[in-house]
Amino acid sequence: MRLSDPETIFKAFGDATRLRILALLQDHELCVCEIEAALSLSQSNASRSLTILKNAGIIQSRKQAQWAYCRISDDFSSRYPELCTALEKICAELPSTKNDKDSLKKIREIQSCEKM
Amino acid sequence: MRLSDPETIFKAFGDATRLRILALLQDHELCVCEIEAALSLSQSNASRSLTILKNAGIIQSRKQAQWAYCRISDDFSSRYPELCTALEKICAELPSTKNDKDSLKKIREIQSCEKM
DNA sequence: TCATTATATGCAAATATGCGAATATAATAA
DNA sequence: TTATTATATTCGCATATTTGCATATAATGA
Repeated sequence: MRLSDPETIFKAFGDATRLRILALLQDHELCVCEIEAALSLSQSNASRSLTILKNAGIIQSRKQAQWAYCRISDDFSSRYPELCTALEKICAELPSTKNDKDSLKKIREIQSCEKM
Repeated sequence: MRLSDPETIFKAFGDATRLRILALLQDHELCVCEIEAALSLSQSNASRSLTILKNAGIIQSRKQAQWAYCRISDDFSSRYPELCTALEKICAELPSTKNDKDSLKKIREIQSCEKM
């Protein structure tokens, strides 16, 4: 998905769920189902939130078998490196991030998508 | 106004009018009426857009006589320096910025608030 | 005092957004 | 093929946001 204008990018950032998703994606490429589980999101909410980030060009996804893996997009980080850095720091400092990362870690210990 | 959380700040950025205002405020402290005139905003739209930026803690204002002067807030730039830098660059690159700054320049040549 | 100017705000209509529930699609496995 | 799993999308509702218009407030100056 083509990188959007700043207004759209900021609008995509302006939501707690989407910021939590971006916080998890700072470290790893992640499968949709891992994000959904780690953040306790409904399936439709997870998918829709990711679609908004994807449409804004902030994340990119690749499909492998039945799984979709998402990560911060190369277009975004190369076009807006300063914003990307700012976002990284902001995400790290979100009150929700510590717990969310712990949840993610547990989920990945028990089961990874590839083994499901 | 107290600096808000990142979600609120990004939400405030997620609007074309507010980004245009921030683009003008990168260079100068400005009077509300200058912003209104330079961007051809309705009075209520200018006032309300500034209120949203103010409530998010992104800008601060001081009242002098009948005029209100706004600028990027110290709280914002010291708490989120990277974001502040990213914003500065993004604002400079907005397609609207060149014209808006020209308009502002003309307005300030003809009349400054202090002389009105 | 009253008139003027700058700014803020209440209200209402239009529009946008967020989210669950249901449904659709796509890939895999049996 | 059918069943299952992962993901995406559509629908509908509740809520939030945007914006103009009208009005209110506040400062100034005559």
